[in-house]
Amino acid sequence: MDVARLAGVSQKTVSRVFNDEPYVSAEVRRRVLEAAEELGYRLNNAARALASGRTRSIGVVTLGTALYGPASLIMGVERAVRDSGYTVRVVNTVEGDPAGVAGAVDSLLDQGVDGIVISEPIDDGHDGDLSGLVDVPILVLGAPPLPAPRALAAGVGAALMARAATEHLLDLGHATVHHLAGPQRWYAARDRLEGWRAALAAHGRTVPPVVEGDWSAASGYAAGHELASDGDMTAVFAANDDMAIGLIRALAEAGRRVPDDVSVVGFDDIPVAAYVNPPLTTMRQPFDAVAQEGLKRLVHSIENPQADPLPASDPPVDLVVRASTAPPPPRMTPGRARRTVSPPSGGRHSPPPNGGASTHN
Amino acid sequence: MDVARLAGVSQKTVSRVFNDEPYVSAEVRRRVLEAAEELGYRLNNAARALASGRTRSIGVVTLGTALYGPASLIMGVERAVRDSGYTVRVVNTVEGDPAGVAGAVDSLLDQGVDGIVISEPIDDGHDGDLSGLVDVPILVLGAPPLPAPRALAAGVGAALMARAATEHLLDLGHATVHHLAGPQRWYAARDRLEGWRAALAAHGRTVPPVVEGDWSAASGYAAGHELASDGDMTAVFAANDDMAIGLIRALAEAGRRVPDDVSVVGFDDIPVAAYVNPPLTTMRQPFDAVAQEGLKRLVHSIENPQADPLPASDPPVDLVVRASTAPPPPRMTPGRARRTVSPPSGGRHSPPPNGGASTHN
DNA sequence: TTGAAAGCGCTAACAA
DNA sequence: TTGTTAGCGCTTTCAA
Repeated sequence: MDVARLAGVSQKTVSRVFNDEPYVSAEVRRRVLEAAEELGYRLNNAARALASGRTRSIGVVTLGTALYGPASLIMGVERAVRDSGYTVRVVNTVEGDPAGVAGAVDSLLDQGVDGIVISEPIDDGHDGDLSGLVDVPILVLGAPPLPAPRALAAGVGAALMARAATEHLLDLGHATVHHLAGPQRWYAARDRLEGWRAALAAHGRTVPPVVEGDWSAASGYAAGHELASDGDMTAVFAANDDMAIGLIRALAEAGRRVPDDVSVVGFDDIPVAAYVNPPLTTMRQPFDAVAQEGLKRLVHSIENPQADPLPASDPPVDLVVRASTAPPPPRMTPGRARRTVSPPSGGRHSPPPNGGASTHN
Repeated sequence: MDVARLAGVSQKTVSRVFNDEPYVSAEVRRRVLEAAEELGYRLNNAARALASGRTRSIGVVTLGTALYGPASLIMGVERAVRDSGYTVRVVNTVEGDPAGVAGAVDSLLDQGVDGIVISEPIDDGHDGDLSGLVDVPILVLGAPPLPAPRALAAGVGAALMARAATEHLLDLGHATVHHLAGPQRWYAARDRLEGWRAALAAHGRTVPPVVEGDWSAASGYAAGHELASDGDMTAVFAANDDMAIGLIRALAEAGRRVPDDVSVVGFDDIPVAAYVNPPLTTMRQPFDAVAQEGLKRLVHSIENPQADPLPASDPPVDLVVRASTAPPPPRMTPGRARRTVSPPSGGRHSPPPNGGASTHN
């Protein structure tokens, strides 16, 4: 190694300097650094990985989507990985891909990652056979741990958040709350459904039939037309903001005003949520907190193979109340009020002055 | 190597099999594959990289944001990289990070990538000194090529798209078009501004003062309140959809209806664009096409170091016309019509029946 | 069509 | 506090 020669030391000493190992005199360190600088030297990662058996990289498996939730989580994960001194390797899966998550994990293993993060997975029946292959720690975000020997999970508190969202509507006085669910292949969608159901059960309310969307505003729009025909419906908890926005549009077309006739709660707090019409009440997801906490536990497992994994903690609940929720309208007659064809009523150009106002809870 | 022993061949032959090199008899190939299977063998990437000097990986530098545009581009890039047989290493930069792009590139170089993709960069004055360091091909998406020896650029057609968006409004009969620009540190924002200006110039229209936002709906909302005071304004081209949505909300609060009083065009075609109120006319960005084409050229440069780089091509223009644009309102009096305090007029519950209808151009 | 030898640039283990 | 000796598991080069 040229740097060693130029600095007049052994190769191993150079290695020590670059790894911040102890037992290097300040003088020698200086000489080595100087020589390295002069030669434009940089550590060769491949050689390092080969000799040490560790790549200092963490693989990330994500569903290839620009959906706000998954994308935000991934940003958080990348930052957290880098803060831990690791590098990131990414593999996207495509929904419907037969190889799916298992294939992605396999390719990451090929690349020799020291640990794996799986984000926002869907349960398509293709995973589950990872038990034998995976010998590195593996963290699953927003789902139960995979059946692998060194599995961890984080961010499974979605049910709690969904429950809080539902209870916000019940607290406003709504008799019950409808649910516009996400695709049930997604763990996150199932968690939210479950939290909603739990809230209704805890308060002894009737459980209306569930309408399922696919996360998109388009599916929320379709669901909205379906739900609008139910004259008794006064409140909807949508499993994400995009669907809530589509839903609100369909309700408006059907002559049901939000929040006057129907209250709507979303989930995620996407950036435009405060600016749509009306501004959306929604559950804010603590993406960064989940990513950071999960990563801390993953890195701990990587670096302390023997020790017990660190315990998980529940993410905080953070409801942002805006203008899409209100008390239910007064009931007009004991029977079903026929308001499906209610004509457009009055002017509507003075929405509540709350562009970005938000209240936490 | 155990596989070699078990198959009764040399190490080199195993290598040949796994690299699909010629000159291996079918019989030998079969034996090797069989032995590998039995031993659960997988190629060690670190060793491979060390011996060959190539990592078969491409580094991606992105601004750490969940904005729809950048996030979509990155998904496209990941897919394109993988389709080319490379793996992906990601580094996010943080806006305001002093190290910035140069630091990210450096860290990627440390990791030994064979090529680099930089996406959606902002011009913060920190890059530019990469010329000496970077010896691998480097592709910049949505910006001029970096001053590096093997630099490429792709997706710089934003000005053309902005021009088309502006001309759509002029074609509808608007006297001129205002522009709600993105932050001018972003190349993309500057391109769009330039395209807008070019369209106005080509048609001999007056160029109104530019209002600058930061891509967020919040900034669009603020800009909307500012623009609403100009009674002559009848059309706005917003540099992205989020800002357009905030803008429309502010206009509504100021009593200016969209599209009756003011037409608005956005940029990106984010998923909710068809479902906000009113559905947004917007320029759709061909993220996948840009990513794929750019990557093809990058890989070509990696694998043919001597050859001339492949030429770039302009992305297609794809305007999605929805309900936020219409001809300007008839002018009421020769002077300035005092309509800033115009009261809410009539019912509004029957938006045009165009939930997702779109027209290409 | 196959194999032997050498070494990529580092770190582990031990010695001095 | 520093150095020596071996490899890590592949690919390269050359020879058979």
